[in-house]
Order: sequence, then C-alpha cells, then structure tokens
Amino acid sequence: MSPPLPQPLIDSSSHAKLIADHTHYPPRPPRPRPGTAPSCSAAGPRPRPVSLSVGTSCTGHVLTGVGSGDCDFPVFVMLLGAMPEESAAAGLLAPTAKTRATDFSIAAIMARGAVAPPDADARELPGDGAASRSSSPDMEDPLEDDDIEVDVEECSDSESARASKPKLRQSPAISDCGSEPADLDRESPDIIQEKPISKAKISCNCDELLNVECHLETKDLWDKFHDLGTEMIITKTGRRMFPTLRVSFTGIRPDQRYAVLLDIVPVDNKRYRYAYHRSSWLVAGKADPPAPCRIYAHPDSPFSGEQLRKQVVSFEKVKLTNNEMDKNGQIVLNSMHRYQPRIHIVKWREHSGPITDLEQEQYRTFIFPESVFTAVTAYQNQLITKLKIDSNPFAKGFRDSSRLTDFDREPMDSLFMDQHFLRSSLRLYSGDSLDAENNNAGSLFSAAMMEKARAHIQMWGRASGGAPYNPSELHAFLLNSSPSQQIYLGQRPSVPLGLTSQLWSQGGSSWQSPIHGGLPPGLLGPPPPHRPQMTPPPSSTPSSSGSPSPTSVSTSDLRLPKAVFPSSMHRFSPYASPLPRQAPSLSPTSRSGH
Amino acid sequence: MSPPLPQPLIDSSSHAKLIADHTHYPPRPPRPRPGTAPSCSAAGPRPRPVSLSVGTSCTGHVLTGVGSGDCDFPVFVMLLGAMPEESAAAGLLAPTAKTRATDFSIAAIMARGAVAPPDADARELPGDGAASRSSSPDMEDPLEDDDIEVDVEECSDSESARASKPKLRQSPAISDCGSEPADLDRESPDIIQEKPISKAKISCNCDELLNVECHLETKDLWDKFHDLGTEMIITKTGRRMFPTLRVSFTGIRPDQRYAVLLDIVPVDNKRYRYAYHRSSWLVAGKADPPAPCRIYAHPDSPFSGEQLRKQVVSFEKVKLTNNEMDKNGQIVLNSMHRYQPRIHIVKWREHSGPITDLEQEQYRTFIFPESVFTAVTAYQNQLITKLKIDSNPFAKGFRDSSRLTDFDREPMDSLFMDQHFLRSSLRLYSGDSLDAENNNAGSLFSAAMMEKARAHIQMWGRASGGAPYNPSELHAFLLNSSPSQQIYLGQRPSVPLGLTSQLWSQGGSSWQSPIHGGLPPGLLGPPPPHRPQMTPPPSSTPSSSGSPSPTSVSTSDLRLPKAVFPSSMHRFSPYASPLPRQAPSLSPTSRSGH
DNA sequence: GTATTATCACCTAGGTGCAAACTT
DNA sequence: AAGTTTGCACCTAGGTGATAATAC
Repeated sequence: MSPPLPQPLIDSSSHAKLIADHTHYPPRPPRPRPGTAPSCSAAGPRPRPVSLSVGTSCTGHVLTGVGSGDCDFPVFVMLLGAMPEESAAAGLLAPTAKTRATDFSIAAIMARGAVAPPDADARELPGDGAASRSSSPDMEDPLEDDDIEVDVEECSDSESARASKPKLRQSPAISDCGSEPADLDRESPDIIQEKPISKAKISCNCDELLNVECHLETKDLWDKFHDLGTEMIITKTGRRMFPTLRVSFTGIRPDQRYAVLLDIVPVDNKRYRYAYHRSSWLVAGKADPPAPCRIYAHPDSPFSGEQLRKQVVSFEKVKLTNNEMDKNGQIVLNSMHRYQPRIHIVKWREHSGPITDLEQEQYRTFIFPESVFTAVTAYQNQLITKLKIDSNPFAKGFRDSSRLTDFDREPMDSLFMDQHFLRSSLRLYSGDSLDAENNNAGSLFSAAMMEKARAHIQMWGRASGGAPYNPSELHAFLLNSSPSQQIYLGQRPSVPLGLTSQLWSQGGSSWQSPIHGGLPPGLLGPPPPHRPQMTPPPSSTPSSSGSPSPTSVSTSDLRLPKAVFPSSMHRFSPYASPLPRQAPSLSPTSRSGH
Repeated sequence: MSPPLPQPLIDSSSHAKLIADHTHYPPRPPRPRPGTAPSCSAAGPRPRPVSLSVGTSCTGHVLTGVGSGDCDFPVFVMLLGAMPEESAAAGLLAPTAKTRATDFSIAAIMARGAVAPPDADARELPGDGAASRSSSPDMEDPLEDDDIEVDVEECSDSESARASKPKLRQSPAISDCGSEPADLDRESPDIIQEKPISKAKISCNCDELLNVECHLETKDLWDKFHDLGTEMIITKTGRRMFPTLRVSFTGIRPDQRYAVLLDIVPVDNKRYRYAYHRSSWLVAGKADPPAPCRIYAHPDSPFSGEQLRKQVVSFEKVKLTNNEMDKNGQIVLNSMHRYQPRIHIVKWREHSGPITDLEQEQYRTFIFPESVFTAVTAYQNQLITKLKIDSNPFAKGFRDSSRLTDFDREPMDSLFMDQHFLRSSLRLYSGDSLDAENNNAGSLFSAAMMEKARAHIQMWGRASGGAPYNPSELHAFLLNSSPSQQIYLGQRPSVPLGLTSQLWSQGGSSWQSPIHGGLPPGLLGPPPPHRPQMTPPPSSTPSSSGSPSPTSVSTSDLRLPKAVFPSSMHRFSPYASPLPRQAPSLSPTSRSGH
C-alpha cells in the first residue's frame, strides 16, 4: 500500500568522487579470449557451506532494533527513506549460538587459497591504490581524457610477473586453505596512516573509533576480480554484488552499539567503454550525471559490540541498480562508470532515532581498494564472466564443461599451476560428483596444463608502466589489509563531488605494506595460514548471519578436500555440490539452523 | 564461532495456561477418512503471488533497529537470548514504496472466500471461544480426565448446519474473493470487553494501548484449520507454523514505536493422544513438564507507528521445535499438547535497550482463539494433512491427484458445494495447467459432487452439545474479529501456569458478536466484500514485507479466476502454478520488488 | 554499433509431507 | 505399539549468466 523501502539506504546528496590509482584508475583489461585467463586452484581443507545456517538466520534474530524511516546525511549522506521489507532489526533477543556470517561459496572459495594476480609484475607504490589526484565528478576533469584509451597494454610483462610468483607462493597458505587474509596480512601495522589532516578528521570524527579496525573477509576473492578489473552487473530490478562485501571489526567496545553502513562512490569523473578487440577499457568521456548517492545501512544495524566482535558483517543483500527511480532502496549507479565501495562504522546513540546525518554521528570510514569495480549492464571482460561463474554458486549452472573445455574454463588455475600442481595432484578427490566435471585433470595433464599456464601468463601479463590502474599495487596494500592497515577515509559531504577524491589519493599513499613492499602482492597468494580463518558459513539470510565458528561449520568440512589439480580445481566453486542434500545430517547447522 | 540466536526469542519462565472453550478445548476430531472432509472452493479474482516482492524484502530495509541481546521477562517473559541471524532490524531507512506483508499463498487462499466450518450447526455463545474454567497446567486438573476421550462425537447434526449455509452463502463474498475478514467483521465494536479486572490490567498496562486493535489477517485460513483441529508439526530443527500468524493493528500512534511479540502458551495441563480409529483426540494424561516459555520478538521490531498502520506483521519466520536444548531461539513446545499463540504489542522505549521484562514495558496482549493448535511430530488427523497440502504452497508437491482422487482430496469444497456449484460451474477456467488436475470437475460431476457433499456433511457434522471444543463458537467470535473485538488477555507471570486460564475463559464470554449473534458464524462465510481486502502479496522475506497495495499486486490478478467448480477448485491452492516464470513481466513487483 | 532489457535454463537455499527407520 | 527422527521427492523463492530482442 505504501512505500516501504526494501533496503536500508540513506541518500547522499553528495557524490564525493574518489580517485583511485595513479591516473585514471580504470579496470585492467585482461584478454577476453575465453580460456586465456589464468586461475589457480588451491586445495587444502575447504570449509563446507553450512547451508542450514542460512535458514536459521531466516528467522531473524540477532541485532537489536534500530531507528527506521528517513535519514538525511546533510551533505554527505541523505536518507533516501527506506521501508521495512524483511531484514529490519528486531533486537529483543540475546545472542546464543550462531555468530559469524556464513558465506556459502565465497568462504569456501577463499579457503582454497589466495589468487595470484596475473599482473604480478606489480609495482608496490605506497600510494598505489589511490591516486593523488583530486578530481570531482561534477567538476571539469583536469585530464580531459575523454575517449582516451587507458590501460590498453596487454600481455606485456607477464613473464616478470610470473617469475615473481613462485617465491611468494612458497608459503604453505595456498594449499593449507589459509587462503583468506590470514594474520600475516595484519602483521605490518606501520602502514596505518590517517591521511591528510583535513580529510582524516572527516573520515573519523571519533577518537574512540581510531582503535577500530576493519578487515575485508573476502579479500582473496576480491583480489582475483580486482586483478581482472572487477565488473558488477546493474539491472533495473537490482543485482547483488559479487563478490560480497564481508567485513569484520576489531577494537570494538563490547558495551557499545554500532551501525555499519555501505555506500558506493564514483572513483573518477569518467565514463568508460570496453574495447573488445583490445580487451581493454577506454575512457569514453566525462561521467554521466550521478544519481543521488545512497548509503545502505546494514539491516542488522545496530550491532552490539559483542556481536561485531564475533560476527562478520555481510552486505550480501545489497543490490545495485541503474534505475534512478528505484524505490526499493537499492544503490543506484551509472553503467560504465567506476565505483569504490566504502564501509562506515557509526557509534550508535541509544536514545536517538534513525541516523539522518552521518556527519552528526561518530563514525569512521574504511575503504578497500580491491573492491573497486565498474558498473555494467552486461559483462564486458569475458574473464570476469568466467570468474563469476566459477566463484558464484548461483552461477554454477554455467560451469558446465560442455560450454568450455577445462583448459579454457580455468585459466586462473594455470597461472599458479607450477605452484599448485605438485601438491594438488596428490590430493584426494572429495567425491563431489557435481564438480567432477571440473576435476577430470590428473597427472596426465600436468604437462599440458603447464604449457597452458605459461601461455596464460604471457597473455595476462601487462606492463605496469603507463597503466593507471595497477592491480598489483592494490595487492600490495591488500596483503597488508589488517584492520590496522586499512585506510579509512571520510568525505567532505558539503562538496558534492569534490575534495574527497584528493583524500582518496592521499590515503592511497599509505597503502603499501613495508613487509611485502616490493613484491607483487598477488603472488603472495594466501599468506601462511597462521590464522586459518574459518570461512563464514553460507548466509542467504538477510545479513550478518551465521558464523565461522566450528559449530556452524558442517562436519563435511572435515572431508577430504577436492583434488586441487590446477586445471579446474573448483578454486572458485568450492560448493559446486558438496552432497547437496545427501548428508544434511552432517551439517550441524542444518539441524539447528532453522 | 559464538552463539548467535536465529530467532528473536524471549524466555518466559512462566507457563501460563489457557483454557479454551467450555471444557477441555481439545481439537475437534473430524473423520480421518481420506476424502470425507468437505471443502469449498470460491473462485473470484485471485490475487497472484507477487513473487518478486519477496526478493525485494530480502535486501532488508524497513524497520529502525532495536535493541538486541537477552531480555528477561521477570516471570512472564524471560529473554532467551537471541543472536542476530538475518532479520535484525537496521532502521536508517525511510519507508518508500512497499508496505503490507505479502503472503504468497495464504493471501490467495483467503481471497477465495471464507470457509464454512463443517460443524456449521454452531451455537453462538457469547463466551464460546474461551471456557470460563480456570485450570493451571501445573496444578491438579480439576477434571482429572486423563485418558478420557474428548470430543469424540462425529457426524451428528451436520444437516442443520448445511441448511443454514445457503442463506449465509448468499453474500457475493465467496465468489468475489472478498473472502478475508472484511470490514464487516469490524462493524460491531461493542464486543470489546476488557475482561476481568484483575486480568485485564495484566493484559494491558497502558491506557494508550487500549485504543490499539489487532486484526488477524489470516483468520479465514486459521478458521479452516481450527474447524478440523489445528495441528502444528514440531521438529528438532524447527518447523514453521502454518498457517502463519499475520496481524495488523489499528489505533496506533504514528509517532510512537512498538515491538510486536509472539509467545505460545499451553491451553491446558493435559497431554493428548489421537484415536485414529475414532478420528478423535483423547486426553492422555497430565501435561509433560513444559520447556521454558520463549517469547519471539518479531525481527522487524521495533516498528514505527507509521509502519504498523500500513504493514501486516507476519510471523512467518518463527519456528517451533521440540528440542528443549534449542539454541536457535525457536519456540519450544511439547508434542501432543495444545497451545495458544498470543500477540503482544509493546510500546518501544526509545532510549532503552532490549526488552528484558515484558511487565516492565507498556504492552497489550491479543489472543486469537482460532489459532489454538496441537503440537505434533507427525500429523494425526489426515484432514489436517490435506488442508495443509492444499493451502501451503511449499506442500504443493503433494497435491498430486494421483495420491487421492479429487473427491477425496477436496472434502472441504463439497461442504459448500450447493452454494458454490451454480456460480462456480459457470466460471471460466483460468488455464492454469498445473492446477488443472484439480479442475477436472464440470457440470458432469455435479450430481456426484452433490452426493459427496451430503456425505461429507453427514460425517463432518457434530453435536455441539457436549463437545468442549466447538469450532462454530470460535467462528462466531472470529467473524467478529475486528480489532475492537479481539480479546486481549494478559498472564500473571508470577504464577507459571495458573491464573491466565481463568482470564482466558472470561475473555471468551465477550467474543460473541452482537451482530452475528445467533447465526452460525462459519456459515456467514466471507462477509460481503465491503472491504475486499487485498490479500497480502507473497512474502518469503523475513517479515513485515510487502503490502496489499495495488502496486504490489501482480497484474495477473486481473486474469480470469480459475473455475470454481466445487469439486476441487483450488480453494486451498490458489497458487498452484500461476504461470511460475512464464510472465514475470506481468508482476510489477517483480520488477521493483527487488 | 553500442548499450540495455527481458526471458530463459540452471542453479542455491530451504520449506513441505511422506515413508521408512528408529526409539522407547 | 506409539511416537519420533531422518532422508527423500517435490515444491517455492530467487540469484546466475546466456541469449535474443530492443533501445539509443
């Protein structure tokens, strides 16, 4: 009858622009040729999707309620007005058994080990992730590079990149399933620079929150996509993001409550187009007029500090749309534009109503450069398509080997073949019949795969020189993506699309981790599983569902990992079909989940 | 890792007992013979399931957040401690487009027209719904009727009931789809009695809430089940309730926020068993020790007054379990015991944390006698099974005609065959191929169906005299189930299982509506569709999703209704297969629903 | 030509009752 | 024997990219 908004969104009248990388920060243009993309398949024990934990979350429990209705972030954030749909918080409950959000597939994917970026030639610039430029989408772009080709070089220095990978891959992480940003990633805290004074205070206006750190749980997967130039489908009805933004926090006060917000801001003032023949992105002109920026409040907000310390905050429900008239609270983006998601943590004022103005709250902003993406209505880079298909469980239907040969379908695997092959080929096949199609490789194919891998590396390598968007640089940062190393960045809302871009670039200068300094971050793969992070169980529920706690992990996790043979070892399809309904009893959460 | 509770539950240490009807209030024992139960199939335009509205809600939007964590209702309500799973509210959003909760199937079912209870011989006792007895579960039951057979008479005065139906059925409601409790139901406000003084103050400790009325949206469906003796499956992993409790409120202050809670309390201190040979319930002894009573807080709580005025609050996510060790916040019940769900509305204290003690809040309790049910681990009454299969979309797989003949499968329809046949037989077949199996009847079968109906009436009719549980009495109340006529009832928590039962019985005395006074309520069928209530769109989302607004109703609603031939006119399976994916574009919500 | 949209098959996730197996 | 548990087929609901049609 009335207008309830599905998504907890906040409209932001300001469209702060972020400038990534050094120059244009366009997505890297891998070769679209089907079957040329390198991929790696790390084996190791892979967490099984705790399917029922999802169901459990369906009942809605956790969070204490929050204020609803419209909120206006003065300049920075404007409440779009959201109506209750399903996930509105309903506190009243006490936490009991489940915790971390469960990620049916992403978790498993990450558990396979980190992905080595094809362009491992990486230059580890301190400010690589964010360019120091300051351009606002609405303002004249200093570059005026409309229709200027960017990042077009392809298959250039792949060999150098490839050479560097081996040494990094020596860490046991890959096969040990400690694929997620392990503790190692957080070992170099010195990178934590608060950025330019003026901007810093914007990004964090609360001293207490300076102790808060934010960790991107799905970093490895994001890295994989980032290396190819992440694309996100936007549709009129709204499309989920994949990978999903999943973050965890440390330094949280247990007695405090927090809201966790997400917004997605333009990276620059450009519109892009994809040159299929060159497999690269080109600047197609100035950005289209941006839709009012909306801030998506995580539906489980506010979180208790207790919850936030235990749970992963998953933004799996957020949807992206190109429909500016959207009334469902989805995030509105322009197709063929590049965006940077941002996470905001806000101290919850118990007695206050819904958040109306972020600037009036005590908050801190976190940015993960590896989550930059290009909004598209149809995938441009075929490798992105492949990676999506291989890593998103909902796209499993397209993994059919009939579509592409294993060699062609699992290019990423071959990238690290030399690293994975020996240990992978010895692994036992888990017996997952559904994924068996991808598991046809064996030692028989080792030589062939090796050759394929080399070819892939050749194709995927790219000159880091002139490319404004250098994945390796982001990797360098990401490998040090411990909360303490996260760059937090605030936007001055008053200037719709200005200032912030500069802030972004400044923030980028501190991204480089001294520890992994000169190495191609992507090649580090999953750091040694010092902290073999439990991959969050599947969470198809509204949000913040499930937990990586052992209790929420299916006993099937204890099964033998699938064969990790490089050819097509489900690196991105860990949940291809782990006994779908065969052994529900094996999954503890499937029992108590609902 | 930790213990997040899926469901927003509150533990209640008190197990207040409610005594329904006049004596024991056991479920009515219809003949289990497959194919003997009468059923009616009203045609009329049936609302189509707006499938995508569900998806929309998935993103979680609406409600403002609420406090979470454990709450202890001193005696009355104890917080069990719930962890966030999926539906925790995340305010921050302003209401925009969607409103009322969508019920994929129930709504459609109800839209078919009201069901006439088999035992239409109904006596319209003012206090029929609730007995005036006062027995507490923990106390010695005055009756001491262990193993005493109850409610065994069957097929008695069915003829009289049948005779009365025609006149009531004259209202166009049946075929006009105005089947839901129309406005007529709310026209007699004089029934609003606040119940016994002592109890009244318990049930409502806030004068402001005396103006609040609660309406059971799914009343018609509940009536159907209630007439047969509702059974609810409980499992170790938890089972949803069906029908779903869906309520709406009036008299709400727009500027106020409210929490809506659900608990389920024992009706009496007995354990039951089902005599298959007699198709009746027997008292099998005293009640087993009850598990701690939990109060389930609607995950969208707190609701803004604005929301509560527009939305239907749906408890579709709540799950029932027999696992006393449940850690998922599900409601724990004992199998073979009878229970009464209760709805509590609580004024939200903005600056307070999670609700810990209901008695410390300002609240009001509403009880719908037609929602009484027997908890079972397996269905006892085959007619309940049939009705579930026919009305629950998730059980559609069992509607296969191969299992039972149409005559046997749609017993309820034949009850009102004489009423429906003439108008139904002339209706056009909607062309729903999937439901065609149930639509095989035609004028050719009219005579046979008529005979069948008579037989059913014979079997289903029952003497209202000695039966403690008289569905017709409840119907009398239910037909007047306007919010103002709802019996609200509070429980004195301090006495675990006592007092309330008396309150219950007292409340029952006011149930009778003066307007429909002497008539068999069930026979009134759906009151004239003065207020052809929009059936809420499908809502598979967490809760309080969707709205009955025209915009959320699929355009397919405009299609010709299915043939309403009495034999098996999908009365309980309106969504048998309305062009599943064939014409998604027809559903406006499917576009914006996400 | 490029970009967007609608429809589709195919998948995940999970809610049904059934029926066999199990428990007491 | 009665009641409970478990695996199952079958369904709803909806998230995927492919593909063809459409819009610009």
